Formats: sequence, C-alpha cells, structure tokens
Amino acid sequence: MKGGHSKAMIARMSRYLRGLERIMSGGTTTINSKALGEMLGISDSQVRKDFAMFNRLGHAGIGYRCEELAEVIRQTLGMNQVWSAAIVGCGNLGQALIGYRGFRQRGITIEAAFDENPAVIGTTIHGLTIQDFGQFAATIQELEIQLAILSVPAAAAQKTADVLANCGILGILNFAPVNLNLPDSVSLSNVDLTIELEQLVFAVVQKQKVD
Amino acid sequence: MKGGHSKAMIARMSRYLRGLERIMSGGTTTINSKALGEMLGISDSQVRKDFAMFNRLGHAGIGYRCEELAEVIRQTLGMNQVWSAAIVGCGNLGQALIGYRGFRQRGITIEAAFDENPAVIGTTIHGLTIQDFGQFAATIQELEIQLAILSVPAAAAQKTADVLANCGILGILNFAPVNLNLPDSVSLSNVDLTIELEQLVFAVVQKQKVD
DNA sequence: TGCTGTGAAAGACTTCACAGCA
DNA sequence: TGCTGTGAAGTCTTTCACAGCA
Repeated sequence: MKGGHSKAMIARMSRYLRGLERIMSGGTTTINSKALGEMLGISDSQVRKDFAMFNRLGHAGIGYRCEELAEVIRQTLGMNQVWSAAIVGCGNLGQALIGYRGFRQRGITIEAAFDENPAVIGTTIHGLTIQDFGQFAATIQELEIQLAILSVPAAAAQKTADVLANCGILGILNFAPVNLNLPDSVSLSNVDLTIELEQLVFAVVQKQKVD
Repeated sequence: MKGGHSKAMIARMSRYLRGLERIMSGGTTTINSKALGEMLGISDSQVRKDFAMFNRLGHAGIGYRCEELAEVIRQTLGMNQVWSAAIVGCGNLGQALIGYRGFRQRGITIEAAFDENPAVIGTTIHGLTIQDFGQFAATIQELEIQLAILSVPAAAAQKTADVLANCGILGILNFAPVNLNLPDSVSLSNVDLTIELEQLVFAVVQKQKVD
C-alpha cells in the first residue's frame, strides 16, 4: 500500500465496495476501471489512481478480480471486522437510525440506545430498549461499544459529546448541526441534513438563473 | 458578486449562516473573520476569501455586520424564499424526515409524503397523511412542490427518480446508496449514511495504527 | 491599531496520455 | 489488442502575507 488517503478518496472506496458487492451478487467476477467508474459516476483514470495504493492488483487486459478487490478495500476501510455502535439521542432521527438496515448490512451493529427523556427511556424500538443516558459508561464498557451515533438537539451536542469522549468512545457520527470540539483521541464524522438540502436548493437556483 | 461557487464553498456558506443566526440570537451584531472561523472550524483567510464574492461587505477594523452578511448568504443560497418538498418513501428514515425540525427552521416545508406500500398509505405521521405514490404528479402540481426527498430502498431508487424527474421536480435529495442518472434539468444532492459511518471507521482505524 | 481584501505561493486533487504487460 | 499503472500537466482549493482602509 502507498499514497495518501484523502477524505474524498475514502468516500469513493465505500462506493467502490458497494458497487462491487452489487455486481458480484449478479455473478460478475471481474470488472475494469471504465465499467466500475461508469456505474458510480467516477472517471476511469480516477478509479485506477485510487487502486494504485494496492500494489498491482489489476490485471492488464482483464481488469480487477471483484472478490480480491472488495477484500482489500474492506481491509483499507477497516470493514473487515465487526463494529458496535450506540445511538445517543432517540428523537425522530435517532429512532429511525436504530432501525436503519444499511448499517447492519455493512457489519456495524447498533447494540444500545440512550436518551435523557424519561418519556422514552424504557421504550423498545426495533427490538432495542432505550436506556437512561446515565448508564452510558457502564453499558458501553459491558458491550464493548466503540462508536456513537449522536442525534441529540444542537444545544446539547457538545456537552453530550464530552461525556462520550470521557467514556472512551473511539468515534462519533454527529448529526447535530454544530462544530464539535473533541480530544484528538476521538474521531469525528459529520452529517448535516440541512446543509445537504441547502446545497440542493442552491443548485436548483443556479440552474434557473442559466435559463 | 464574483468568483466561482464550489460545492465545498456552498457547504461553508450554510455553516456561516447557521453560525450567524446563532450568535445573532445571543444579541451580537458584528463579527470578524477570525471569530466566525473559530466557531465553525474554518480558517480566517478562508472565511475572508469566501466572503470576497460579496463586494466589500466587510469593514476594516470592525468585521462584518451579522444581519447584512446573513442576508446576502441567504440570497446566495436561495434561502430567501420558501421551498416546498415531498418525502418519497416512508420507511423508517422517511418517517423520521417528515418530523425533522431542521428543515422547517430553514424555510423548507414538507408538504406531502408518498409511499407504494398499502400498509402505510393513509397513515398520518406528524400531522401529514401518507399518499399513494400514484398521486404524486397530481399532488405536486396542486401544492407547487419543487423538491423531493427520496428515501426508498436502493433497488427502487432509479425507477422512482425517473418518475420524479418526469413530473417536473426541480431537485432531489437522495438517501438511497446508488448513483442516480437524471436529466440535466433536475439537480441532485446525495446523503449516504453508510459512507459517513465507514469514513468514521476508517478514521478510527488510522488513529489506532499510529499508536 | 485591527481588520479586511487579495495577489502570490503552496498544496491537493483530477485528468491526460501513453509505456508496458498479458 | 485491451487494459492497467503512472509520470506529467492541468485544475481547483486553501493558506500565506501584507498593503490599505477606518
């Protein structure tokens, strides 16, 4: 392996992996950079550059062997092992994420869910009983949970994230629309639905201006 | 106004806007590039470069007037008007998005929701009754809906998106983990929760390697 | 003096174009 | 011949550094 791993490149790796799994489920065993790129909206040279980090995995005249390629991508991403996550904040979005199938399909299991609101503590959603956030430290230690999915209101996000960090969580997927400050020991990935929607609105407005 | 509008820059504009609204609600009326940047995790020079597209809005020695700045950002993003959206696909995630407050706070209202599953059609979620997807064309025309939030299973996404495009939808926020092909007339923004979580896992694994 | 606006430099990312292998 | 791997070129983005204004 060689070369740098930019954020954009890692995002493409996820997409390659999903594309590969899809075509493999259809029985295909090899694919070339052009076909894989077209399927995902990525240029063929970009595909080859990305795979250059795997030493000479491709086969001139043939392309890449799907299973082999998928395996090294899984390894690169760290998806060749099982990960356990907890949902923190069980409002609308949190409850939906408990039942979200995409995570489990990728080897990430939601093992626990927490909230502070007595009205939802004790409720069972998709087979998981929501616990009092006060039990967070004990539960994640017992179940060896590494990741937290943070879907609390923006105002509570930093304070809650501080607790997660203190409890030894390794990574936080943050849905709150705020910039979290965390110690270096904790990784952070942000999803901001409003930003995505505003980007869409911007694109729509730009298109209208051209006409 | 001048300069290009990259995707990354537009995403930052959303963040500036939210930061500004937050500090204004605390009574602050002016802010400089350094303070705004620190609040959002963006460098001060980046902030100034981004605002360079607004002709000389800043005031040397003082900074930017918050309300004035927020207003031009809203205009740039197209958020100085109200937008109507429909949820298409009312599974877990779709139902959560119907109730998501962040959209409404930003002037984007969810006016209708659709599904194909007879078991959910007719159900009322957060005050909105889920309609048969067959009524999509009629409803969006009647309610003048411009945007669609697509949260159907991956296998159905392209086919559903084709219908949305044919009905004259201007933009689609796609949650399905597939690369959609759409006519140029339709704008597209993708949210892929699995990619975000995999990026987080990658970051965690990288951090462990260093230690 | 404090801060903006902005050229110039640096850096990151993508595409091009083609040598070379099976 | 068909396709990979990869330097080189091109493009896009960010940071630096400082002149100039209030």
